[in-house]
Amino acid sequence: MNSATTLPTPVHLRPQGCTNLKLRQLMRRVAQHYDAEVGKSGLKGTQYSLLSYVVKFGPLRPGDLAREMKIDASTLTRNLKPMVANGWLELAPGSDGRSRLVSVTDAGREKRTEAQRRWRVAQEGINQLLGVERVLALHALIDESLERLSPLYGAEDE
Amino acid sequence: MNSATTLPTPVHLRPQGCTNLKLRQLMRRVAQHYDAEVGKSGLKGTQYSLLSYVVKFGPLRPGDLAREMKIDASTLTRNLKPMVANGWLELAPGSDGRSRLVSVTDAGREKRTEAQRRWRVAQEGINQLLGVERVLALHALIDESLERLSPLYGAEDE
DNA sequence: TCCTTTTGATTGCATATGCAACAATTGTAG
DNA sequence: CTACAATTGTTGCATATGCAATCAAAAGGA
Repeated sequence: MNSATTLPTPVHLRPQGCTNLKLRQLMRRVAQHYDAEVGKSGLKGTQYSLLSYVVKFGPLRPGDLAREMKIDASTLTRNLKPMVANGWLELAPGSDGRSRLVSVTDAGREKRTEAQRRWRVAQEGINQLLGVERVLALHALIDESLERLSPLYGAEDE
Repeated sequence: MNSATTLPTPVHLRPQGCTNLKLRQLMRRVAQHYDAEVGKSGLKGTQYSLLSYVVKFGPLRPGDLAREMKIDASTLTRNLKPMVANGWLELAPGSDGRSRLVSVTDAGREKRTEAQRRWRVAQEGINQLLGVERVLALHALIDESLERLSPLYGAEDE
């Protein structure tokens, strides 16, 4: 019989280190890798993602885009600025008096195609460096984790 | 015989989606989770990490700290500011005329202890939400990935 | 219709992030 | 000893990030 009513978690089942820290560190390194390649097109990795979302889902409202991208609406508002300033995205008045519509311009579509080539190189570089199986496992794990965390922050369905 | 000299990669071995994007999305969600809890102590998750590093390795030079944390030296310079302003860290002149020494103050040590309790809650929350096995697998994957990416950016040894 | 609530987006504030350029210092070859 | 190189931090610049507060417009209810 144990002195406690609950057994202590076995050591091998207790995660060491901080998930937050580890994720940040890896994210930074990975971002650097992508930026080095995608940057040649004049886009940051984050901007390439944003552009891709609009190409894929646009035209759509900022709020919906933010939810899709899993970023705060206020973050999106700001991230749109350089994209609009560079003529890659457009912000038009929406059907509603309050809402707007984000859409990609022709220049944006072109830029995206160019950047996509760079992205592919970067992605293949990652596949090479980490090994395809590892990348696949990582993606799967991230997807599963996102599913389990998303409901907490207003992402009702998708 | 094939028309090409190299066989195309089988579909099931070709990672779908962007590792960079996925990592960023998960990182943001996870950061929110930690910030919600650790924030109660007045520290951001990132600041808690920084403080922890100095407690563990300090006093040490900014450059060494940055390398250890895998962040850019210039980022560290700025991240130190609020920590010093709040009296949790100190920046003293180093042995060398150019270098400095980062060390934790008594208040910093206290704050760290307090924040550590919050951190533990947050980490256990993650373990619960994702499942311990998943967290363990994620940590392992991240560690392996960092090892394979780190040599590229001047992290000679550790 | 008037009042209240809800919705959609932006702004203020603070921090995080990295590259390139710079400044200050130290080390070194001649 | 001196001109040049390497080391160590910091600033300029641009972007990324989210929370709380705010503003504007639409929707709902009495």
